Amino acid sequence: MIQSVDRAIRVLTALQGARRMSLSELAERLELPPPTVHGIVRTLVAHGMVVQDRSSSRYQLGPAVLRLGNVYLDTLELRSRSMAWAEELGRRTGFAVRVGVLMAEDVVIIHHEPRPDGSRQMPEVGIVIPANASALGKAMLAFLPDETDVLLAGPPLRSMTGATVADPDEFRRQLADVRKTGLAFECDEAVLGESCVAGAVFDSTGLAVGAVAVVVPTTEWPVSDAVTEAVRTTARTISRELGATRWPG
Amino acid sequence: MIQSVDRAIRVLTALQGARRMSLSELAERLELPPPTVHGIVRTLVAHGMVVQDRSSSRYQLGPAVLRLGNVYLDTLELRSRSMAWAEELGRRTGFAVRVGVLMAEDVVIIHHEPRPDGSRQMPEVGIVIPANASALGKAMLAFLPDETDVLLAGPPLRSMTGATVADPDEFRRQLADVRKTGLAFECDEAVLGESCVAGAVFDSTGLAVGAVAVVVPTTEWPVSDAVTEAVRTTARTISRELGATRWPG
DNA sequence: AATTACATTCGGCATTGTCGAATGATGCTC
DNA sequence: GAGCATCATTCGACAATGCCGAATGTAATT
Repeated sequence: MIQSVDRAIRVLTALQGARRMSLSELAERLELPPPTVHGIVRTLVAHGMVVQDRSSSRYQLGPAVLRLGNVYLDTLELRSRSMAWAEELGRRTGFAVRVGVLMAEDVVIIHHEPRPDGSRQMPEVGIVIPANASALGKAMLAFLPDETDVLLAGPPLRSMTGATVADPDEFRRQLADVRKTGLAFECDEAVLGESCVAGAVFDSTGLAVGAVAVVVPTTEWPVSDAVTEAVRTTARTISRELGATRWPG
Repeated sequence: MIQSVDRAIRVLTALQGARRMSLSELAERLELPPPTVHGIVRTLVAHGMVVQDRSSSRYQLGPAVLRLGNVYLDTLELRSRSMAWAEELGRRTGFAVRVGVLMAEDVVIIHHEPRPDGSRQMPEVGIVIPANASALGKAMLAFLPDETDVLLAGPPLRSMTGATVADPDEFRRQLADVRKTGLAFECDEAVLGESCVAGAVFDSTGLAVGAVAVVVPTTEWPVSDAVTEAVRTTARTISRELGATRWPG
């Protein structure tokens, strides 16, 4: 691990959390002397990854990271293969649809199909949800190859709401269910009033590369069998497009 | 400029251009020995900025860059202030609306309001357009503080279509017009069949921090005075929200 | 005007990253 | 299926590089 590169990324991550930071705040956060941080930030600024507000002289993320994010989306085969099916899933069920991938212990949303009722909704692409508190996350965690309860090995499960599963044994049982059916559920665990049904998506190597979910207001929970069936069908179809030969169940 | 950080960003930039690259391709592109690149890439992978495809062992951008991009958007005051007004501009004119910021010699789109005719359109947030070939770019370049024809100092203007302004003198004249009126125009210069009217957006320090534009099919070009007026009003309104005290004209 | 807080520059020291050479992994050819 | 070729990855010695204490510049505050 190259020290300065690692530090540079930690600068970006810090700015990700705090939006705008002065040099000394950054230095304190990273536990490094200000001149050291300054050198790193200088380099990031030169490439547009970070910009410095002229009036306050504080730093924040720059437009270059947006361009990177956009290219990432274009690169993802999962995304391009999902889009049409996600739209259909939304139309058939009447719910918003999310597609996500796993990043360490979180899920990153790579596609978002708004509810087809015409209501104005924020795009959710790029947002991050703790994997343990989301159906999308559970769907992928259940199929991690390295028999992973990495999550369970580390610090206790992050709790988002009162409904977040906190007990490791309960969590393991849920994952076992997911492995059987291919479907994962979440009710109020990440956001109150929001529940999801998710299906894992596999690629040709048989790994879970992503997951697709419908987002359901908890007032309409539990959903009909038709909806869970639609999620299952969508997840299986996308998997097949990616070259997967098998799907659970 | 810290060497290894600079190199890491150049790795990301290379992956941005080529989507997927093997280590040796990367090394050749950066003109560095493979082990050097490997160390950098290793660090990027550890943070999810880059992922390695298991089957082909090639590298591509990772989900962490998407999250960064999303946070950047959230941070931007310009974006949050623009959204409502961009929507109104779209409704009133019937055209798609873009909001962009300057990044070196390019414009990065930070907000995109689709044409309100209900047709399905790709989101354009994060895409990059050469500043010299776009109305958005001209609107901002005209007000760069350091009397900048940085663009004109460097290599010749990048040409996107036959209509791209290539002559430096002509370009300077256009910028002078923009300084007078606050509005910039573009007809087929970036993409054939696509024309734009853009207005610069200023912040409280009087600097052009962005620009807003309507995107018009060239078949409907030139647009009516009502449309250019609407763009001007929108740009001025957003500027005022950002604390600007004056606007050209 | 004086003071404080902060960003930024400078330069010597030693830590750090660099890159040639060696090893391991994978896929291709005969 | 053995041998070969290509590419990713590891290792380690050297010295170039980046690190950070001290000094300076800058801007806001009293």
